[in-house]
Amino acid sequence: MDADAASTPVEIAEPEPATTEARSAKAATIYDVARVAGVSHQTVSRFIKGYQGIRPETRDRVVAALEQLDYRPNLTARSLRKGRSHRIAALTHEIDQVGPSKIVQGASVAAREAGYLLDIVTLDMSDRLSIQEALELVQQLDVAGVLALASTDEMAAAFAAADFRVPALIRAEEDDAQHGHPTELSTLGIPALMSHLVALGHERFLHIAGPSTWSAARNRSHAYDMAISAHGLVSTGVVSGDWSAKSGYDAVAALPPDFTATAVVASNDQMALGAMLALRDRGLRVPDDVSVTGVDDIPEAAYFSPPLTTLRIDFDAQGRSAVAELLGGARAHAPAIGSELIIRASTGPVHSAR
Amino acid sequence: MDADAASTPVEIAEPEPATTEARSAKAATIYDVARVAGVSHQTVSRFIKGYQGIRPETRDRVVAALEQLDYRPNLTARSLRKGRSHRIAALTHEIDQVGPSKIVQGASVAAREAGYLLDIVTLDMSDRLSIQEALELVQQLDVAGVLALASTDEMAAAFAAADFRVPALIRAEEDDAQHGHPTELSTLGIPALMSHLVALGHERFLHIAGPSTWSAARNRSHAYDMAISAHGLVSTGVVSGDWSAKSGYDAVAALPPDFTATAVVASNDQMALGAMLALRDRGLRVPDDVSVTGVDDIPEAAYFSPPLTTLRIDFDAQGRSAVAELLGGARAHAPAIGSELIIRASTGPVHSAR
DNA sequence: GGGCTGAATGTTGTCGATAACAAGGAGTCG
DNA sequence: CGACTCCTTGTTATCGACAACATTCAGCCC
Repeated sequence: MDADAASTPVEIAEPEPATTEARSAKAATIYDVARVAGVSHQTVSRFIKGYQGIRPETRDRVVAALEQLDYRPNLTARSLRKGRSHRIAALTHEIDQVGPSKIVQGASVAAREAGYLLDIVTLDMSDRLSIQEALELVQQLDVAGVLALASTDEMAAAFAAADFRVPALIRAEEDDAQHGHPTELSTLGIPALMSHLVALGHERFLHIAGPSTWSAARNRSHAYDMAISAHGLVSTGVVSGDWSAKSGYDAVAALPPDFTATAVVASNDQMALGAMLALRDRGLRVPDDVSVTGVDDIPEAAYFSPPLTTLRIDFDAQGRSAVAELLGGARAHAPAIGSELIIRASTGPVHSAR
Repeated sequence: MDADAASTPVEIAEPEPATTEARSAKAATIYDVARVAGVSHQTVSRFIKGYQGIRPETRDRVVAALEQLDYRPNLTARSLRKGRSHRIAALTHEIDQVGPSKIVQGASVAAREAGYLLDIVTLDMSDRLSIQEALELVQQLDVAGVLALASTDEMAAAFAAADFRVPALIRAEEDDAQHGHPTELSTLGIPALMSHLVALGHERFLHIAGPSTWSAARNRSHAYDMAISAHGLVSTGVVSGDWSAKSGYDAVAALPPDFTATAVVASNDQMALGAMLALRDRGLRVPDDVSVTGVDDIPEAAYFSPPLTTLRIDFDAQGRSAVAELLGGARAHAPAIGSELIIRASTGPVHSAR
């Protein structure tokens, strides 16, 4: 009956969003389906849940009605009644970097496989206010969980202070420095990376670190320090960048003219890229005069000039495991996701002193 | 009364998700608040909506109760009642590329400003099955709108076939080829890019296109063709890549030894990067022997060796405008978002014939 | 054949919020 | 001083689904 109204050709009063031939009517509910099928709404509900004890004849009527009305369950109503939602809030750093965005992607896929959707909230992970706003928002969202896909001190503090009523997980590797042994994935590979450089004859190093408020940056730097002392090497300096290629460039450009490092170890590929260009601009060749390494192995790294030696991080797996841990309560500390040393042309043997 | 049951200290049977000191209790509802304040739930609701006609004394009690219980509205219930949700589904291509991820970021911010959240669904935009699944999922989600943040033929087809009950927008520039004049942002800059190369004396070009099922790729290629004929130039070939650096490398590596192009115009920065490395591997110098250009201006482009001449695309604005258009019904065709020619060292004057 | 059992289906209540309507109380006026 | 406002607050219905309980009806037993 009501359906008739919808099928009469009325002219659209409100401007039809020209974007797409949207809605054909309002969505059908189980009550609509029940009416069409001549059964009670509960029978429909039972069918949808997969309940077996429905007489074939009844079932057929329901199926037909379902089909006819193109019924789609209303997840909002279901969530309300069931008291659990199908969304996970993912707080992520502004994703102009490959790492974070791949993590998001992995998390998104894993979430979907588990029947959840990812609500993305991008923010500046080092801006306290921005974090505060985001958490405020997230808390009214009745999400099934909250995931912080990167860890800064500010974020960790905000998480600790927040009173989540749902599981919350910050993908924060604990600080290695506090625990004495590496827990973080990327860290695990740094020793291998350093050994590779040592094997090439390098003894004097420069480290371009990430922002010190990022736990990942701290861990990598810590691993660098450990390797330096373990091999009895010389660290000619540690400069902090902000993960960007520009900061890598600036770090090297600011070095004194007579710096003596023969290997530059950057905490990510972008900074390594910037460093390589700065070296070149200073008239130094990579790897003949100076070797450079990164971390992440972004897809472009293999095509830098020269191709970059780096540690491959499986971001996708990180995103997936974060979701799994959050949902599964799989508190078993994040399954160690290995990193892999990828040797390319940006590292080479030490030549005679410059 | 029932509340008493909840307040008795029972031991938790189910394992407490160790991930975080989660929930302090179940969230308070307006009924809880009303009980504490000694008013009806409707009064609480009124206060929350900002209704003014509440006696100051009553108001104070409500405020106190709200505070005490740390009340947060349940958006799910609100959505159910109001019949509209606060989420937008964003379908995006696997975001290992900078462009898409920045678009997502812009969209996310814009959505949040408008009181919405972005539900991210990542998928392979050229995999029909994957698209189908995603749309299926999205349709039960009762989102306020559906946004496709990239446009492929497959996606466009799926969108056309889908029977959305909510506004849906595919960030699909129409094909310029069909409309005769450029509608897409990036396209607008290609003429400028080509003119720049022409001014440097280039006459023989190679184009590395994106996948032909992507409308953006087609538009850029079309603009390239137009420029070629407009200036009376020679296109020595058009090769299709898949947006990746690898495909750019392969495209150039596969050229015959005697190719004569002096300028390579790639449809994005990654492919340009790959092309530059391949040229170098063939013993050619950039830009002395061959000039190379990209499109996008990813943050790394300025630090390639050599820094890349490219078209800067404002992805952030694209994401924002997509959301605005979707929500506002602002059908006014996407506000032209300009692109800007960024000239760097990867382009230079043509030297004497090789 | 009355009463029992169990299978199939229907009725009513609930989740947490908003909306519509109802009602109690103070102030005004004839 | 009773009727009539208006202002404030309370009561009931509703969104769409799921859950608990209630009912109908057929088959079976003694």
